[in-house]
Amino acid sequence: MSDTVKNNALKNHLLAALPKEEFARLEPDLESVDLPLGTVIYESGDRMTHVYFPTTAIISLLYIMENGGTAEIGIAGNNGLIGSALFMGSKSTTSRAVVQSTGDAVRIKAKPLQTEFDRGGQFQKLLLRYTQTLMTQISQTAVCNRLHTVDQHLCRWLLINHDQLDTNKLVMTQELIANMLGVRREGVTVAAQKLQEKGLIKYVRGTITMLDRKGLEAAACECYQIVMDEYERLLGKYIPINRNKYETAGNK
Amino acid sequence: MSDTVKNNALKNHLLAALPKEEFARLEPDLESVDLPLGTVIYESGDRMTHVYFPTTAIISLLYIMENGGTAEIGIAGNNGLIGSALFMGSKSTTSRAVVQSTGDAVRIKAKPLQTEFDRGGQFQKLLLRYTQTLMTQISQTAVCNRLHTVDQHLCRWLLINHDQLDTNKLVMTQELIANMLGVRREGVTVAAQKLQEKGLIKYVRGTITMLDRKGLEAAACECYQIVMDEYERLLGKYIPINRNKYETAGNK
DNA sequence: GCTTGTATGTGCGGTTCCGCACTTATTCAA
DNA sequence: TTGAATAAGTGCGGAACCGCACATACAAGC
Repeated sequence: MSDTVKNNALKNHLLAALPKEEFARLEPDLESVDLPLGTVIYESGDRMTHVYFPTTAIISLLYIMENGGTAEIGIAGNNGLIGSALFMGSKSTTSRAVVQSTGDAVRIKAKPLQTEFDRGGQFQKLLLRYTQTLMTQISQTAVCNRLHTVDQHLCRWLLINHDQLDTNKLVMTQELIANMLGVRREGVTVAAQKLQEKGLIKYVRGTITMLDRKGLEAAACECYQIVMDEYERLLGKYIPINRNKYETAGNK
Repeated sequence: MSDTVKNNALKNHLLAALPKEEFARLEPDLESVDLPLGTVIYESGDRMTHVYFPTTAIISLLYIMENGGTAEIGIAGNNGLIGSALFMGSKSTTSRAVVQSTGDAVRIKAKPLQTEFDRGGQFQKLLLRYTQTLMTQISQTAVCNRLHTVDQHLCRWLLINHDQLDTNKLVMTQELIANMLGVRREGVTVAAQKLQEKGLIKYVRGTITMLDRKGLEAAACECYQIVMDEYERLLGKYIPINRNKYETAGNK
């Protein structure tokens, strides 16, 4: 049983990068959780209880405005974690964390997390470095929102999601994508049509298939690559990064 | 001499919030610096050498796109610091830090900073908490860039700057403001006109005077208040926050 | 098959903002 | 006082998106 948790946990790159000794200390406190699409991990202002390390799930950081408008500010899959506010000295954030792609995660309660963090070892180092990459991601979202078109932003968003998946198929309606990008659903429809016409993607009723990874990268703004590079620069020596994972197009 | 540095240093709220003992340990490594308008503290990708604690200067975090477009992602004055990447395990960021309002700062080299940070005391706690508020600020910039108008964003930006100043006059051309907001200079001209017509500000050739603080707050989007609240929530118990500093309108 | 619900497509007027060209106002120094 | 530099104002066509209304397509259950 606990062995299953361990196997699951090691699918998360941050946990997998820990020295054996540190992982062993954390292991008793790790817990596997199932995260169906739409699950709200924590709500804006909620007191957070756990830090989540996604293994196969993808989790989105979403800001909800007073008038109901929404915009995604960041995203984390098996390359990251959700709940950095906890070890940064807070117990809540101004955003909502919601499951964007069904899957699993491993979580740990605030207390044992903090204990290990305060030891000041590799765990602390990795968590802080990851948080720095998250800041880069959020920064780039800010820039992208101001200076780039919906078309470009959509490409970037598809690429980020693709990176966290082990398939070329993304289960996601245009309505939901619109919520993430902070634009109208119709805007996504039009942008997605253009990408389909170019042969970069194919989509049918809630499922998007990536057909041409390189083409998507070319159509995206610089923001995607900048965040990737920064992640590799900060965590590449601890976490193996396979940039060619999907170099060949095709459907799985 | 060293006394001057100390007096200067204590104008920064983070440094002032440190226990005497911790401040005393840092003091020998603190250095006062003069920061004229436009000084580039560090460039995107540069190896950073110091963390800066602004005392009277205001420093802007600016992203510069490949095509030359710019957008501000965050800002720090005497309520914060510049160079969080250093203690987050990085040595550079993807943004530029540039002096937006002439003034002083106190800085400390990476090494003594890290030493004190690794002690895990109040210094570490404050730095991490501040970094969390910075993330909120950047997140809100992302949201604001997507969902709010230039008019609203300008109000927010003026308020943020006003908070760091001890005067109602802000020395800043519309051209520079446009660079920060990531819009055209003409866009700022038009937005500023509206604010002037409403009697909220007055401006002449490079100087903006805030006339009606409450009016500006009303005209700004929710983003301003959210970031303020989060700062107070995370650091309010260490740092005195005077929300009514400028409640009365007028020129100084 | 038929119905119902959900997902997507399309058109249209309106707003915001851009890019560009040009004018006007203010400041400073010769 | 005159000229040059800088800052700000204006006008206009166009692009990107929005908000809304409605049309179509697909999926699943009866």
